[in-house]
Amino acid sequence: MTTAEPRPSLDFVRTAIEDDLKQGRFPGVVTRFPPEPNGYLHVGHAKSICLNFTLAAQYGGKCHLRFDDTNPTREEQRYIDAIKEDIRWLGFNWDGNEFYASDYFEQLYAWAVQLIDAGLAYVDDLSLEEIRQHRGTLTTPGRPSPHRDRPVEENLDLFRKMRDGAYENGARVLRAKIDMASPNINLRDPVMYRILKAKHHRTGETWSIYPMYDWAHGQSDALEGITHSVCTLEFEDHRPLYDWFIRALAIHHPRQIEFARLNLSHTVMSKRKLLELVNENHVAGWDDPRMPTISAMRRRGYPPEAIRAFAEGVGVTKRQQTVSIALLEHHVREHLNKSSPRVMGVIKPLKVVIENYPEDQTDELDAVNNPEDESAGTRQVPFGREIYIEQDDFMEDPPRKFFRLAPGREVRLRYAYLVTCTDVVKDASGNITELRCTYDPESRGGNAPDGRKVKATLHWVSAKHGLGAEVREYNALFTREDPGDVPEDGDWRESINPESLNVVRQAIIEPSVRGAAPGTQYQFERIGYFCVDPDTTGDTLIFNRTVTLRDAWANIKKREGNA
RNA sequence: UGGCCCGUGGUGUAAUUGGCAACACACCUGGUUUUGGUCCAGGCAUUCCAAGUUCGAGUCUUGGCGGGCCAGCCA
Repeated sequence: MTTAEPRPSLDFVRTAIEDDLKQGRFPGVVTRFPPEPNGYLHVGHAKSICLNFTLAAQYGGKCHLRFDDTNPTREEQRYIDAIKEDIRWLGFNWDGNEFYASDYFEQLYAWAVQLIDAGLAYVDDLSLEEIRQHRGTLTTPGRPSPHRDRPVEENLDLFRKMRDGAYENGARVLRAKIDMASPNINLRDPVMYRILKAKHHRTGETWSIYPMYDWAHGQSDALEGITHSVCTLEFEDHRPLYDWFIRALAIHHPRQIEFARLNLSHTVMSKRKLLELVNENHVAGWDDPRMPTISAMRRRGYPPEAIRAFAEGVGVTKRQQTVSIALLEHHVREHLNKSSPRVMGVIKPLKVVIENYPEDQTDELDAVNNPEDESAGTRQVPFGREIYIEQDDFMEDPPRKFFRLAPGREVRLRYAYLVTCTDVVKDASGNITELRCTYDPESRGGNAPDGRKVKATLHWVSAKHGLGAEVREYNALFTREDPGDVPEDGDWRESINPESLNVVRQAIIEPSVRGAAPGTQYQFERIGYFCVDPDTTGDTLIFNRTVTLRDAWANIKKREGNA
């Protein structure tokens, strides 16, 4: 039956594309992802990558990867390599459609000459400061440069010499001749070329002039036969210029469509700020798991599927959006819940001696590897007289809603036995150093023959068999939801979270994880998802906490605490 | 007395030609549970304001108000 299915609604970009296809404006769909290789990709880019690649796939077209490398002073090969790795890891493939704006420099130059010939561009000798002054302000029109009506021949000659390196940096520029009084500042004779005697990572020293973004981007789109040039909102004002250049050249005319960039709560997304975080050592590098970069998320253990689901989930609109980091974490948990094997690990160990358990005895207990995936099977976990449990799982004087271990109380050790706390051992200053318990030998596996119930099940690790590990617990990088929303003349850095990283060196994990390779993911039962960090060397495993499990008890504590 | 864009729960996204404001996250209740996880059930909005058109407005009109972007030889 093909009855009226509630058709999935189209976002405005897809609506525009389908409209174009229907009208016959374009025969198919070709999109592009155009990063500048001057930094690492972040989740905001992931949204754009997912959009452009899925758009192409959805409409049977293709998506190009094009490096917008028009500013040799900031771009580097290492960024190109990192960007490609990130896109591949996210799960997208540009099928050999890898392009560089720098490949079009010669064509761009020829087109610039064409515009000069047509009287639509001129060489300006004004200094940077003079150009700024002539540009006017947001509310007042600009004034024409004295060189605006230079003869075509002179422009041609000067432009040629600019290319030949006859002038110093900043001495002259090539400008489009449009309208110095336009209310859109981008149309007030925008600069097309500047003199930049710098070594380009691909073209070397063959050029001493480089095209500006506005002059390079649309033309690159046209050369590649892009149909839909999807970019972010801040380029909306540039669209009239994009269209002007294309029309002046009478070349293939892609449609530029602008959507709202992604903002994530409790982090920053601007390349400048991310660079500062790295350079000022607020984080350990671009792939520090606290960063919102793709490489950081990979290292932290976020599955690419989760990032893609998130990117699709936030939607495509024109309103400015700040998505809660909680939504990203939701997708991460959703994926990891199904894919991660369970294991027991104690982050902050508290020693427990089971007094009625034989000294040298060891039990091997059956444990389920993943309750969400039966095919994951089971494993054996060793148990002994001395074990560790989580410090947070014991309270000497528990509040009402705490139903874990406490003096005189019985709880279950997961997959093992029911134990009852009989004594609390403290050091000279009153800190709890050890718990004494008794176990019920009849409860092997976790159930008592008499059917009595306990309110809590705790994870644990055998003291004799457990593996020492370092655990890196990550929290939000910023305490403020929008770090950019700084009061007065404050510094955005002031809300950097001093507790964004907490390193625990004395964690103890069950022996089954021995030898796990970097990147291996686990769920530490009742705590969260963790993955082996590449810093791991030799015997000591280093784990990154990818994300915690949802924690109802934490919410209760927070509420009661505030009450 | 510049131009362009945008206003739907705490957050993000929906709502056929105007026709009962839907979904997800978060939060709250309760149920199941050998993870306080997962899962299941339920709760949580007079659509920025005002006036108008209409039997009927989140959708249309007008006027306000609020937010974002733009004055790089950055992208």
